[in-house]
This record gives sequence, structure tokens and C-alpha cells, in this order.
Amino acid sequence: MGISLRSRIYIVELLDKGEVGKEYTVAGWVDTVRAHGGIVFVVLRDRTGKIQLVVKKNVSKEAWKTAKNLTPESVIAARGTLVESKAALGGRELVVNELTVYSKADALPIDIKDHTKTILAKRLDWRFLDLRNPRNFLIFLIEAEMVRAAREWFYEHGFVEIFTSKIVGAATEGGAEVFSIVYFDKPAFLAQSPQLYKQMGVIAGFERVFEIGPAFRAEPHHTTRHLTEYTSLDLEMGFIDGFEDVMDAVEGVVRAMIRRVISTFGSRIKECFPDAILEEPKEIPRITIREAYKLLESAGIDVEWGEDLSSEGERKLGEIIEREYGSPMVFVTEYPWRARPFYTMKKSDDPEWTLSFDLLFRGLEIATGGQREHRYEVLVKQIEEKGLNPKNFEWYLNMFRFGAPPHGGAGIGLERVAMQLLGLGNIREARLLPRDPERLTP
RNA sequence: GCCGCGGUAGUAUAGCCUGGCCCAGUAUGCGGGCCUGUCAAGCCCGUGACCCGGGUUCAAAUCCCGGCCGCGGCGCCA
Repeated sequence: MGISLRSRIYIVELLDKGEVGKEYTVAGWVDTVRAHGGIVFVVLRDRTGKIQLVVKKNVSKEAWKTAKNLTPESVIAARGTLVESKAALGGRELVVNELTVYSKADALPIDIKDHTKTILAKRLDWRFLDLRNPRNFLIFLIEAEMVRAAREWFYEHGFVEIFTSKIVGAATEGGAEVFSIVYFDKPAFLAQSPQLYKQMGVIAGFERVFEIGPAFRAEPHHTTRHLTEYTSLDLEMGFIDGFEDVMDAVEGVVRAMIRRVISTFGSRIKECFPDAILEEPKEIPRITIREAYKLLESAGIDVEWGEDLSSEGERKLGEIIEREYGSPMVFVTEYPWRARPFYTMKKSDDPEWTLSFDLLFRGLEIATGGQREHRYEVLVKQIEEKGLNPKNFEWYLNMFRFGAPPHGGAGIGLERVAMQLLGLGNIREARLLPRDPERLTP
């Protein structure tokens, strides 16, 4: 007669609401098979959970024969009677009357039961199998929820979602670290940031814009916290009093993301990620980089005044803030002009420093932002100061000749937030299909 | 880009320093067998590997050179 998938019920639903004694159809992947002669236990997994199927020779010989030859990760459907069982996980199990195999799985190339048993590189080679592990799968449910929470926050706060081009022409903010692509007969690049375009959004009159999309960096990093392609949550807002307004926004979004993740997945995170943070930060301190230098110096770390913090410095600062303020996050403000891009607004009374900030989460930069220079003449001068040619920024500079409000914005690295929140050891875990200098597939 | 480390069965590792005791050990997987209440089932039997090329040596997984591949640290950045 065959099993109809139309009558399929999700496993959690069955465990929660199924009536004992009734017949149900479930379908999914074979999690484990334990054969004991005349009785075979099959744990079936779908995207909602797991249930134990009991396949007995004296209930259905045909199903029993099929069951004892099942391989892990094969796709099957089972029709059976729900029964109570003290022994079974979830307290209930399905006594199988009929079993269909849709797809028999070969022997697995990686250990999907325990992610620590296979090195990450190999797991990523077999990413689709790696994601059969609920822990790994969960990371992407979390990111989806984070993005959703962020998007909702943006909409609630009057931001307009924009979609800017990722194919860009020659002139970009830095010049280096971009991927070249062939665009018909012209040189072109992959956008390393929507920076200039989101400013355009503000100046065009949207006033507040955000974008969630890919950013490309051609830096040959070999670290556990860099990708050549990542998801950036960018925001830009006009008519601000100062960069504090931007920090407030960043704090608002990040809090919204973390709050949502904890409330939605808290208990599952606790099970899967022993190093995860399960509490929203209370107060996020804001310190100037000069205060950060001092804190590091008094902790015995060498710092160079007027330079960006080293990665060691950032890590240490994270520890110090955690200890002194009890916060996993800290805003470091007023970065030196020499360490910031041309569009950053300088501090008017002290132009060595800028109206900019980084947000550190457990000692790692997860966001960067600041107030942008909106005065045409000053902007031209700053481009020159950075050794760039204003002629190459003509279209950009034009935006500041026809009414540009004071504005600022920031970029937040999605994978970095996820990595630090969950306490992952490698950012590649937080990206579905990570790209790094070596990896281009799958 | 600079620096460091590493490539042994499907997977993860031991062995390498101090060459022979290694036709390579262990765990897990896989194949087979027994078993009607297992919980990553258990027990028994079996299967399967030294990245590629060159060199040194009586002898190379082990030492040397080259290549390929991978991992990490730094700089820089989200």
C-alpha cells in the first residue's frame, strides 16, 4: 500500500501531542540503528527532533528485515503505533508496522555524532553531512534568528533596508584588499563594504538605512577569526548629534540579537555550547582608546600610543573589562586618525583622534563605526591626507555638494557575533560555506 | 605578505626525536555472526593506512631535498 508522506507528522509534534494507541507516519534520517535479533531499534531524526522506532519481527517481518539492514543517515518513512515506554527517549516510541527506504546512505566519511571527532577542515569538505549534527545545525538557526531580530529592530527604529551593489568600480575606500573580477572589458572589484553606498542612502534622503549582505576581503588571513567573505550588518543614520547616537544604535541592535537568541534557543545553546554566553550584558562600558592604552599598560601590556590596538591588546582589554566591569563587551572610542579611513570625522578639538568606535565582544572586534565627515572641503582634505586622489572619488564627493546631513554608521560582523556569543573556536564554524585563502569549495 | 606547525586505514590518533623490534599499534567506522528492550547496545570474527617525487643507507613511516595540500600565529580587519 505504501506510505503517504502527506500524513507525515513532525517528531516534536508527535511526542508532544500524539495520542497513544493511534497510528502515525514519520519521516526523516536514520540517526542510529541498534539491531537485537528479532527486534531493531531505529532512532529517527527530522528537523524538529528524534524519536525511537521499534521494529519487531513478530509485528511486521518485512519491516524488520528492512530495518536490520538500515544504514545511518538513510532517508526513510515509518508508519506505526505510538506507545508509552519508560525506556525510550521522550517517554514514547513508535512501534512500526510499515517502513519505506527512500535513499540508502553509504558509509559516512566523517563522524557526525560528535563534531570533535573530525577536524574542521574535513567537516567543511562534507558540510551537508556536518550539518546533520544538531549542534552544527543550530548555529545557523541562531544566525537566522539573529538577522531576523536585527531586521526587526531596524524597522522598528525607522531604518530603510537597502540593497547595494557588490560589484564596484575602481575607486574604493582603501584601495588594497579587494578582489578583482572581470567585468566585460573593465576592471571591477567585489565590494569590501557598502560604506559609500549606505552614506548615499542617507544623503539621498532615506535618512536611516541598513543593509544585511556579503562583504569581501582579499586579505590572506590565516586565523580563526577571519573570512574572505562574511555577512555584514551595516547601518547608517543621518541627523545625529554625535557618534554616541551611532553607538546607541549598535548597542540596540546587538542587544536585540542576543536577547532573541537567548530567549529562543537558550536551553539548546546550553546543551550544545559549553562556552556560550547566556545572559544579555548589563551595561556596556564606553572608554576612549587612550583609557584603553592606560588599562593595558597598567596590566603590563606594551601599547603604542596613537596606534590601533593589537589583537593581543584587544584580547587582554576584553579580560580586563570583564574583570573590572563585569561586561563581555566594551566600546572603545576615539581611535587615532592614522588608523581610520578618510571618511571618519576627526575630533574637532583634537584632530589626532576621531569620532569613531569599535565594539569588542570577549576581546574581539565585532563592530566598527563612527561619525562620518560630511563637510565637502574637509572631506577632500582628508582624502588627500590619506594619500588618495580626490579625482577617484568624484561621484562620492559630489554627494557632499548638494546637502549632506551630519551622519554616522557602523558595520557589524554577523559571524563574529555568533562566534563570540556561542564561544566557538573558529569563525568558519559560524559560516555555512566559509571562504578563506585556501578554501573555495564546497 | 611574514613566521611556525603538520600530512599514517572512512574518521581520529600512536609510532618519527634516538632508522631495523612496524608486511605499522589503538579507538571508532565498515562487513559478517549471535542476540526481542537497546540508549553512540554488547560480545566474537574479519576489513582497511605511512601525501607525491627524488636522495642518504645494508635497511626509511622515521633522516635530507623538492613539490602539492592543510592548519595556526602576526600584521590588517567584521
